[in-house]
Amino acid sequence: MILNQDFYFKKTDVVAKSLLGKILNLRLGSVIQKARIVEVEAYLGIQDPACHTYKNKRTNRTQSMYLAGGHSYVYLIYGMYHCLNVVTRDSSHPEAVLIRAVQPLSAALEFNKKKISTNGPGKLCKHFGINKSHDQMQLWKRTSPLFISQDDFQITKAEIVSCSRVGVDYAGEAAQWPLRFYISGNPYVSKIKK
DNA sequence: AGTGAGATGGCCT
DNA sequence: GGCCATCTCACTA
Repeated sequence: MILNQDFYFKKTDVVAKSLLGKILNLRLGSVIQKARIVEVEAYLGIQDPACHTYKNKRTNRTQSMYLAGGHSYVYLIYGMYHCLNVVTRDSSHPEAVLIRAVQPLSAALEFNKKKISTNGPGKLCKHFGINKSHDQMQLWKRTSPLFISQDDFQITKAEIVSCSRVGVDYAGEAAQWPLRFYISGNPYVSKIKK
């Protein structure tokens, strides 16, 4: 069952937690690759020093975050990795959820000969071949190259671990905000260096 | 096991 | 010129 656009209009931390256990679908012609979302981070827009749209900073890159909830936001980081985000709320709240790790539900793609894992935001994009062409996709539409659905899989609140976000030490106090969420005990959750 | 450097491009002062 | 919502590899021990 595909998630409708309303799903993405709730508060960003709520959307983030709700995305845990949902299914990321990548369409490649007639084939659809599936993976379960197991780790996410919330980025709270204009009031969040760790967010690209902090203080309403509108750049070429962040245009996607000003779209309505349910669009994708893909950007290049460190010159070589892509990160996949899900935009939340409306255009006056440029907020998003970073997909940090997924559990593959389909066989590896043909081009993925090096068996790249999916336990990190850069790695999962490489695994699926996600790049700038997957920016601004409509995740609530089954016809999109990228969309999100759900199945019978359920998690309880007790299975959700909350902690601080990764790689945002520059953000001062906000670096401590408990906006990283993952499914307790899931082996595909990213390993953090510290 | 733990540390450190390098890759590499877009966006920033 | 410097920093980044990252990751891999090489080096120490």
